[in-house]
Amino acid sequence: MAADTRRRTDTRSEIQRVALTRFTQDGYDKTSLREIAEDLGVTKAALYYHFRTKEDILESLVTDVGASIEELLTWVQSAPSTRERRVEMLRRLATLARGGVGDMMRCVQQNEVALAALPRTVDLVHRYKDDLWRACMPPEATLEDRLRARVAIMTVLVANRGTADLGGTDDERSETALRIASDVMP
Amino acid sequence: MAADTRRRTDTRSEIQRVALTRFTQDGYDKTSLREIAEDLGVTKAALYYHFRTKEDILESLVTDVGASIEELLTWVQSAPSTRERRVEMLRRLATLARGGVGDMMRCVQQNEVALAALPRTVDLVHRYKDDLWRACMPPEATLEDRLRARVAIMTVLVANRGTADLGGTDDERSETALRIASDVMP
DNA sequence: GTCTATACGAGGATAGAC
DNA sequence: GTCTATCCTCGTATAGAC
Repeated sequence: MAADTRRRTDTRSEIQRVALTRFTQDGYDKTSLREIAEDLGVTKAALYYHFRTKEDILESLVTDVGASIEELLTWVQSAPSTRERRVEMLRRLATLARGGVGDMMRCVQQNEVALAALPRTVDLVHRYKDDLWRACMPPEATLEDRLRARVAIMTVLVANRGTADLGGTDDERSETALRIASDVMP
Repeated sequence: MAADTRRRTDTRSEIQRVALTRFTQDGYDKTSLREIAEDLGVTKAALYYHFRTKEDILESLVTDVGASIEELLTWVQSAPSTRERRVEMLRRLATLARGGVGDMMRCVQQNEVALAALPRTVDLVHRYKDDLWRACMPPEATLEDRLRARVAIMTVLVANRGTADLGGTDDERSETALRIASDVMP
């Protein structure tokens, strides 16, 4: 329990932790590397040992979210899309948003514009927002069906961010949003 | 019709025009003043004659949108809120989004995060997104009613941006979104 | 009244010493 | 694995030409 050989330099994950908070709170562009470095008690250049660019820090967060979405996507595509399965997809998405990757999802949503400028992650973000409804909508679906699917997904996600002023607990808002989304989903 | 005394130095509105395009396309933070200046064939410093800061350029765009929303808000508050009036509000909002201020609304939505950092405009943006539903929802409305109102407004606005991949013409998408939004609105 | 020239501090980024 | 020194571009600001 005394001094051990355990390296305490998980600097990389420390950087991710601080960046996640800052990026979500102040936005990606308004967060400077100097701030992140000072929060950790290191210099700017130290960050550049662990990440090639500032964008890479954001990208590393997106990748983690992408993995979860990827799982969900695989499940969606594992069987023909029925209304029951589409509603179940919304439920699983809501669970993700409230779980461990919820913070990262908030960060990604908050910094959508910044993400669009990152060539490597732009595909992931598309998966994250587009492929979900694309996977559950047949090509011959009407425009209204497609728009409804998108609004439904958006409803679940928006409950995860920026609706605290509506009152109720996080869980209440999440449940309510899920109910509305299921109602909208074709 | 020949040469007249009309000053062709509407540089101020030219700056706004170019900035509107750039801010919407590349995002506020990724757009540099040098780019805007070069597009217009002037120097950076010239921009500073017409606008005190870069933020002021964005703010000038927001203010124009704010005026339109303000009108709509006044109408909403001019009579007790019935469902018919709430649906009519959505219709008017959709009309705004397709009309002359549509481009500015897209720009404002795109740069929501950047806007949040501008002290003077943060109130306007809140009006723009929050006060609309607040004005049409009685305080004793249920959480679901309030969330539904917000989703309805969001649906109309989102049709104005980033749904081109769903197919159909702009008008078709706008009409369809309005139908869905009316359906969701309590 | 409108713009150019020029400079300053802060930001992201790189090279290389330790 | 961490830091110093350095570079370029950015937003900002001012002095002064026309």
